[in-house]
This record gives sequence, structure tokens and C-alpha cells, in this order.
Amino acid sequence: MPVTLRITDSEFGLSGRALPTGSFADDIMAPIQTLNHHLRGLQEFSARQHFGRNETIFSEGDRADRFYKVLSGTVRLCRHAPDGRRHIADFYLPGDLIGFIEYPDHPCTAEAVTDTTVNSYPRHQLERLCAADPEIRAQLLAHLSATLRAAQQHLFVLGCRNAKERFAEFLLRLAERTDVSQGDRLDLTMGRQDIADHLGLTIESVCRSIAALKAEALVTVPNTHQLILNDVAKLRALADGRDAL
Amino acid sequence: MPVTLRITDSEFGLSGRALPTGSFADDIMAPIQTLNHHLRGLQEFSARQHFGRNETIFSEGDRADRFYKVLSGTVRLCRHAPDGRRHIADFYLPGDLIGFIEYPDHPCTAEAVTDTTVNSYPRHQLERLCAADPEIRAQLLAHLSATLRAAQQHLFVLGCRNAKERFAEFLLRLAERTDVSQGDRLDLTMGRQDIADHLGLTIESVCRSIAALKAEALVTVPNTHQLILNDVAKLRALADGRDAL
DNA sequence: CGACCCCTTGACATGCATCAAAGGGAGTGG
DNA sequence: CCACTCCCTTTGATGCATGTCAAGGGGTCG
Repeated sequence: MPVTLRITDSEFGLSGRALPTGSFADDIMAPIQTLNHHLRGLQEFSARQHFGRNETIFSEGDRADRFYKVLSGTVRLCRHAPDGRRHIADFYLPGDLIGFIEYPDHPCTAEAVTDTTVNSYPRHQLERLCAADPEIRAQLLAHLSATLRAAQQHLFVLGCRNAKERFAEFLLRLAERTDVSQGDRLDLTMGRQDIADHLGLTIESVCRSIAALKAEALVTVPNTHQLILNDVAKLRALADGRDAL
Repeated sequence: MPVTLRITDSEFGLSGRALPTGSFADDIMAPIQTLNHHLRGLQEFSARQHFGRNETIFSEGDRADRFYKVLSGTVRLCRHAPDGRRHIADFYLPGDLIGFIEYPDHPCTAEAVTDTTVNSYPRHQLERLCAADPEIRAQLLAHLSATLRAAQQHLFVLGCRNAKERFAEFLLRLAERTDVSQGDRLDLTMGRQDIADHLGLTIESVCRSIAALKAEALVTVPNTHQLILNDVAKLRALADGRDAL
């Protein structure tokens, strides 16, 4: 059923992204839609904030007394190793919720990849809402489950796949999340270094992966921050490791 | 406060593992203790099962209508790639809960690493329990959050660390989970291949990592399935990437 | 126009994978 | 009790994918 639902967040003037239905995106996104609906009760406590490129929204170890919804822009959740290396756990796009986890403090740092607007909400208000309506806690569970599933999928990718396969997987997931299909322009709002740190590669390996896909005509690269998927099926096979059988 | 709590599961004759307090183990384990307490309400619906070495408990894609508690043995949660590669998301030890996630079906396969006994419970009974007591859903959230945090930590390790560091991290986590401290014998119930598939390495790389740690006298290896941590502080520094500064 | 930043490409180095073979340890049969 | 076998582990030799180092390219902003 090719129905396309749409998050609208009119109270904040955000016209939401359209969301495709189907396997992965469905698992991840459906809970967010329901949550967004429930969270309207928190509207009066929300605080809107802007962050410029590379500004920090919150840091690893900060007390997690607020959580966030991305309204526009892109956010990266990352951890820094003492030796300077960095790992980006995930990117967050408009409509996504951050810091939703029941920790005493944030396990990751959140930084603005591009100019970004977020709403933040006090966690204790969420707890009040949960106490009033048990359904909300059930939705939180569903959302958390979806996040965990995504993390496990990414673990699988980092554990088993080579550079090109990882990059293909990354592209397909980003395309699903932003409702971009074959032939459309996919926006890469994050830089190559960000992608590399997300995939456990170096920036050079990411560039070479792009070059390789371009050479096989699987993608077209009109400019640095946009990319067109020419053959989703082949990319999928590559990402799933069904390519080199 | 060096208090040591203990799960006892007397109704099933399981004498639980002792659990250390402190950073990581605390985050992961504390919710399980509370959950175990709450889940006593499910006792009458539980089914006990035995599995021999390498037997499958459930497969990826199976309908997730039951969840499991490990009573004895070790379980691995893994995914298989079409090209034959395998990734082990995590190992589960006595007292751990499996399949607790709100999925329509299991995203991973569960297999017995050693001879294993589990209890399983129907999920719909859990839902009944949740409806009756909202506190349980809150505990599930906490448990799921801890699982996600562990997954993110592992992502970090796979994304940023080399073979020896990954193996050191693995040892330390296993030691914390089983309450083994410096000088004690740590049981490696899983084989080298399992460890390799968990860490995104080959079996040879795992062996060489062990050999390297042994050469530095950081560990002693009395036999294949046991290992002694001689210097937890140095291992921790190695695992955290503070070694090669 | 120039400076800066990021991306891209090339040459080289290396850590880990791959391939191959030998070395235990546990269980089985003589 | 020993010899045999099987399976897993360990070690060595070699190759390759990716990391590292270095130089050049291209867009953007002042």
C-alpha cells in the first residue's frame, strides 16, 4: 500500500518531511509520527533554539534534563576518543527526536552539521505526560526499539562490510529517510569527514567509494552535496553483500 | 559504595550471578534486577527449555511472540549476511533477558553458545502486566535504554578501534558483567570464532591479539577457555585508546 | 581576485585478512 | 591406558584493502 503519511507540525510552522511506507523507514518512522502527535501536550514548555554549523547542542556527560526535536537542519550525535578519533553514532534530520533515552546524562555529544533549529522540552514534563497517559510510554518503547534496531543494523554493517558496501548502505538509508527515490537528487548535508566518521572509514576511503560508484554509473554526482541514485536495486545488492556472490 | 546486589531467582532454582556496582555494569544490570523482580508475575506462564551447543533458540524473522531469560549457559544474538559472513550483536549470560524489543519479529537469530537453559514467556502476558502496572513499562524503558547505550558503545569500538583495543574492551566488559576482577579467572565460554564475529575481526586476528597481550603480561592464559586479567588499568587504557597517546 | 576550506586523486605504508600448516585437548575406540 | 581422530586454536607467510601522507582542484566568501 503506497500510502504516504506526512508529519505536520503546524504549531511551529514546520512543514514536515514526507515519509515513505515500507520496511526500514516504516519501522523507524512510524513511532515518531505517533510520538509527535502525543508530544503536542508539551508544546507550552518547548523552547526553540538555533545553532550554527559545528556548534554544540549538548555535550557527552551533560545532564540529560531536556530532549530535542530537530525542526530544520541536520544534527550529528558523536563520541570523541582520547586520541582524537571521532565516531558519529547517527545523523538526525527534521522531525527526528534526540536525547529520548532514559539516561541520567547524555552518552553522546550533539552538534549541528548545518545551521539547525531545534525545539527542546524538559524531560520532567514528559514524565508527567507519561504518568497521565500510559500510552505515551508504550510509544516511547516503540521508538526506542526502532532506534535500537537501527543501531544493530549499523553494527552489522561496521562488523561485516567493506568501504564501498558501507557507503552504499549509508546512501540507501539516507534516501529512505528523506523520501528520495531512484533518479531524485539526494542531499548530502553532511561533509565527507562526517560520513567517514559515521562509517568507520577515512575521508579518502569515502571519496574513493564515491568515485567507484560513479565509475560503475550507479550514482551521478552533480555537485559535492548532492547525489543521484541511478540503480537502487544494484546499490541494495551491494549494500547487502549480495553483489560478490 | 561497594555494595554488591544479587539476583536470586529461587523459584527456578537459579542462584543468580553477583553483580558489581559501578559505571558500566550498573547501567546495564540495575534495570535487569528490577525487571526480574517485576517479572515474577509471569512465572506461571513460563516455559523452561534446554538447548545444546550451537542449537538455534529462534531465528531472524521469526514472530517475536515470546521473550527469554537465560538461566544457565551463554547465548549469542547474531545476523547472517548472504555471503556467509556473520555478526554477533551480543552475548547473553545467566540473568540476561533476550527478545525484549517491541518488534513484530526478531531482527536477529539466537543460538546457544554452550549448553543452555532458558525460560521463555509469552509477550502478550507481559503486555497484560504492563497494562496493570505502568511501572513495569518504565522499567522496560530503562532496560531498553541500557541496551541501546551498550550498542552505541560497541559501535564506537567497531568504528574507531584496532584489533587489540577491541579485544581488550571485550575482555573488560565480560569481566564486569561476570563480576570478575583483576587476578580472577575469567571464563571465555564462547569460542575464538564467536569473539571474532562479535568484534568484526577474523579468528586469526583474535588469536594474535591474545598473543600480544600475553607477551606484554597484561593477561595470563591458563587454558583456552579461561584467562586472567593481570592489569585492568592498563587494559582499560588500551581499550579506551589512551595507550598510544 | 585571493584566501580558505573541503574535496579529490595519487603514491606509498601497514594492519588485518587470507591461505596454509602445525599444535593441543577432548572424546572414542582399540 | 594409549592411539587416533576431530575440532578448535595458534603461528607463519603472503596479499590486499584501507590508512597515511602529500599534492592539487574547485567552490565560496570576503
